[in-house]
Amino acid sequence: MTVSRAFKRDSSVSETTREAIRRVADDLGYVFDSTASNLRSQRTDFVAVTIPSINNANFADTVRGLSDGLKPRGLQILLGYTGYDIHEEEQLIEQLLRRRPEAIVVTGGRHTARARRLLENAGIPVVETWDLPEHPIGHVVGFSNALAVRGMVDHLVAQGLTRIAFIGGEADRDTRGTDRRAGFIAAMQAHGLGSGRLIAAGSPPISMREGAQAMGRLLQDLPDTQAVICVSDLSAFGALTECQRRGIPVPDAISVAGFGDYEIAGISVPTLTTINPFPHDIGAKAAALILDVLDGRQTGNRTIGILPEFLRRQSSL
Amino acid sequence: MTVSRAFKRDSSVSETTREAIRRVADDLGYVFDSTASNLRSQRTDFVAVTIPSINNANFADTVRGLSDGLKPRGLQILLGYTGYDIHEEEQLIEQLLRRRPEAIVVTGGRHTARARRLLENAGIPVVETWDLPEHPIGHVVGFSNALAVRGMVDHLVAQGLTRIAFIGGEADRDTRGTDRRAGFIAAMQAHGLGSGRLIAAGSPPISMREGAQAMGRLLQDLPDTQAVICVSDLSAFGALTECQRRGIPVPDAISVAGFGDYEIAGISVPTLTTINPFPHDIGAKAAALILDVLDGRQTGNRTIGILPEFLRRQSSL
DNA sequence: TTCGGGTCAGTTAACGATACCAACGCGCGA
DNA sequence: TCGCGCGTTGGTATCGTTAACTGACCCGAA
Repeated sequence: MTVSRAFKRDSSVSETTREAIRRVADDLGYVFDSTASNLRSQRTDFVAVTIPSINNANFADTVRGLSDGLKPRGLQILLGYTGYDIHEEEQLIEQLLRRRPEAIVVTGGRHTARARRLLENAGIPVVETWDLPEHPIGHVVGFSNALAVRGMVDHLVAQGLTRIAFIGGEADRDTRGTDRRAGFIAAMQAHGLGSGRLIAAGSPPISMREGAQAMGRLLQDLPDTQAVICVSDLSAFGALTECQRRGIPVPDAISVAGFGDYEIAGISVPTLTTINPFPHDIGAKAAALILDVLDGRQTGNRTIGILPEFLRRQSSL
Repeated sequence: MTVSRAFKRDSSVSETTREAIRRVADDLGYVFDSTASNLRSQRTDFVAVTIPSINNANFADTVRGLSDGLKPRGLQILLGYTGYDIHEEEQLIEQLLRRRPEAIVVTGGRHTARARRLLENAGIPVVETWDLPEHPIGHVVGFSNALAVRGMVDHLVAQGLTRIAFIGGEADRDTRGTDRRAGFIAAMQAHGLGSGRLIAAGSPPISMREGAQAMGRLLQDLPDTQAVICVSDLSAFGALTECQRRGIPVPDAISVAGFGDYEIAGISVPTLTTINPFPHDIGAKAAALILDVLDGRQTGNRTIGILPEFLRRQSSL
């Protein structure tokens, strides 16, 4: 018991005893065994997090926000990625819940029925992020992808542009991408511009290269296009380079816009018009929310809205 | 006992019993508790992984390679990041070892003495990656950063360039960056070109923006520079954009090269000369190695060398 | 002197799986 | 009929911590 206490911070062990124990432990090469502690205390100090892809700077920022917020409390992130697939997500969520995390953060608001049930019955705080689900499972820290893109369309239309295209994924797997496309179509229709020009760039996530290829097809098939909105800054940058390769001036001949405010959007030549959804903030706020719930400062479920910032840059009129 | 067996794959439980148990478990909302299983069986199915930053496509690729290789065996990655700091790494390693992983993969070959001791005494396979340590702790999957950069210098010199600069981090925190700079200096000296022009771009990791700023300083202070090697493709792209903003043609006025073969290097205009260290392969090979050790197919310690590929692209002569 | 209160150390029984062993029913060959 | 092997099921102890409690000791105040 004294040894156990010696390894905790607050506990009542005399400094001499504690020091002696430390020394012996060090000699023996003893390393504290969390697995036993987890079982007995019913606390793992894990927070489970699912993201679509580890290879995405936006989600990485959210994870950093989470991690930085949770680490001071000794909470460790248990990360998994779904590959933009809700069936993968279901498997992953089950795997993660077996580890008995103190809370779980998922990306997006669309899940399989079973995943939803698992989350509802987990008995831990659940936070959905990067989205504003109609029927949240628990807490939410997110924004409306559709609304954000609508703002972008409004801006372009206000500049007198009417022949506007959208480059995005072809499948419905990436729900945020799908929402952005839906927001694009709705906005175009609201302006009486039909449903716009939709270019499918492959299955999500859309890479720079796929963005470039899609831009190539767009310039070929619909050369009178005045502006193109891409599902992310990465595809937007790809699209921009395709224009450069073809000698088409941006934004004079065509405006290009992205989504996410990746670093490249602020430094490419020209810089890219985009939308900043504050990925790090999403993570930081989710972390703060989780701590509030675990400490009993927050009882009901909360939805925290993030207001994405529209960034008008050189790549658009 | 029968319930326990019913949740394993291979075990001998009749199909009827198993089905009945599944149904009852589902009704009760029972979710298997790994923490208890971990304690009793002394197996966690965790593989601990430390990377300098989660926000880096190269390391993310390595993690994907690891994850994809380990998942089929039911091994889950327990990821932590060090912020390019070996003292952070020490803390992290201790935290991770408390979770009793089956193996641990660390990035780099420089560690604090205590971290080294912890790894040596952990009694699990240890894999150092992204480096070729002189005195490996256990297994290694890596390459020589210095040698790779030397190849780059050799190429530029062969093109008749002599006034060559290196843009990198100022501190010694990022050991890979430091190795690359050391390789640059050694190569320059081997060619009788002094120690080259060293530009410090800030503390690692060097961003696109810092690369651009460093390039600005370089063009200001040493305008006759003929080529610049950057510590990564991100800083190289930043440097390239700075040239574009100033109307300096690349590669006609100055050659630009990076490191890492990030996606942007293959699609920017011009495309970036770089070195591909096959980050995904590093992860995949480390995963295969770990499985070999855990299954007893591999007994001693192994060092697997990765041969980085030099990619000559448009940004250099 | 006694007693309350504080600090520190020790005892016991869990946490929820599983390793290991025992036992059961059944079919089959001796 | 007996015994053996096989497929299946059940019993018991245990993994390494810690919650909860008890006990020993010291100190100062009543």
